[in-house]
Amino acid sequence: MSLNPDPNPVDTLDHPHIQEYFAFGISVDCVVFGYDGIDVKVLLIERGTDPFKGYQAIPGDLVHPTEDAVTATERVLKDLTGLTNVYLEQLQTFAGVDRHPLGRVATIAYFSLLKIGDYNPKPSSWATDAQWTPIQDLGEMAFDHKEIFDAALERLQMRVRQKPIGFELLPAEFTLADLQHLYETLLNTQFDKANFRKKILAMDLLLAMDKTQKAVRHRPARLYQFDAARYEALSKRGFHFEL
Amino acid sequence: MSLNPDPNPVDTLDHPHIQEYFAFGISVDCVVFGYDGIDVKVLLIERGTDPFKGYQAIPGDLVHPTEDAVTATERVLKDLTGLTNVYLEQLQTFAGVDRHPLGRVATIAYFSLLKIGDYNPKPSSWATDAQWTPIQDLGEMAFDHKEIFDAALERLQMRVRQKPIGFELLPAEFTLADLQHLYETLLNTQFDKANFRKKILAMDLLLAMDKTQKAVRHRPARLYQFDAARYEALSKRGFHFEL
DNA sequence: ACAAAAGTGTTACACGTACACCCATGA
DNA sequence: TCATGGGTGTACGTGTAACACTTTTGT
Repeated sequence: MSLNPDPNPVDTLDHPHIQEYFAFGISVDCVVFGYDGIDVKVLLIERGTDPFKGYQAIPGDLVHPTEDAVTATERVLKDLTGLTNVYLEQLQTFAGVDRHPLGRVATIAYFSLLKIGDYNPKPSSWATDAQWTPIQDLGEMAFDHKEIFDAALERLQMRVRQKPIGFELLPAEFTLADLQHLYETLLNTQFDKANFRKKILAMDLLLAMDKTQKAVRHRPARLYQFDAARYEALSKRGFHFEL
Repeated sequence: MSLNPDPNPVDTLDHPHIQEYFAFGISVDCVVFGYDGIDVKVLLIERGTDPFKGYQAIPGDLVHPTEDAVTATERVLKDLTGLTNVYLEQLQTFAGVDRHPLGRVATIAYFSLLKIGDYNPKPSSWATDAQWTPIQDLGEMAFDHKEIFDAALERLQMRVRQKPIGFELLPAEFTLADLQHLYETLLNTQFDKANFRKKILAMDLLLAMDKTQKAVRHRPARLYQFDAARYEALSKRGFHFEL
């Protein structure tokens, strides 16, 4: 930030009404995505109090006075899901004047991806109101949360094409068909099976396990893991993931 | 934003220390890019007061209590450059605890692109300290502004490949060689002349003028304009610009 | 006539797409 | 042995990269 050095020297705090400039609240909101093998889902809270009582809301909280924004988001995620090491990316900040009826609050929106099976909310906290909601059938959302969600989904669809973050939504071991179905669901497209496999395997990012599916009534598929270390190494040599 | 409905019902403003949560300052900073035909440049302020007196800083200001963040950024740009209709994109928010020595200030960073020839700063304002600086030779920067600049440049390099925003940096009429040189400078690469032309022209986004360069000591090149309306139309039909 | 940069055509090759086919398992 | 999805090979067309060539101006 750079404050006007001359006509409005607010950076030396001798502006006449300087205290009026330090009356903002800052919140973080986090759009949490998951995938259960069928649908892409978001974790939403049903609001229990007015304003917007009964509406769906993106989980979030006010940032504490001496707390980092990322720290605040991780705190919200921990309380909500019990998880600490999840993919987290800053999305966009919404700073409209009238976005919150109770005061001037700017919100820094994040989105995160997690393996839905790891989700294990704290009992008896506000997080118990959280619901995994398929992204096709969202209800009415509080505040400007629909706008935030739309931005998050668009960003996810873009990001998933250029970074190998789809794996964050899958269990540690998965089949290529799982992966393909995830991408098809996320991007609303269809891929040719053979070509999808060739493309993914050619990237050399997957570790083939010596295991296969069990108890399926067809030929069992091989299981794979995402090789994060390999991706790091390839990235340094100029490799770029692309769907 | 969604405030804890249960243990910390801050959204009803009955949290014990609620006023401590509304003590943030919010600023906007705008990384302004230009191109003079040779170098890509940024518009930077030399700070006249401590802290960081004499350091280079990204122009910005505190957001007024009843002002939108975008409005604040447009105000800064207007004061700085005299321009009102410039390309503007939100970049990222920097909300670290100790980023400003004089208080808790979160900054929403933007970047903008403008035709350097249109730049016409207000005389006798803080903007007269602004300098176009080639991006290769930046000095030491105030606060966390180097970090902000790096993020802006990275975003610009990414964005310019997937949206036709390079034209924002060129005069209304330009040659294909101008365009190619801009991209080469911006992305630190070289393109094959023939292939670059074919690719750009095949997109059908340029309007060929019936004019050519004057007073060059070689064959004069044809001038083109970017056809924004055509781009809109093509976008709706699923067209995606790609370098 | 020459230098310098505009502007074009040709070819080789890599890559994506489409599609046909075989394989392994449970019922 | 049949249904079901796993898994693979090939052939074709499109797009990209490399490069040689022609054109038009000023000096």
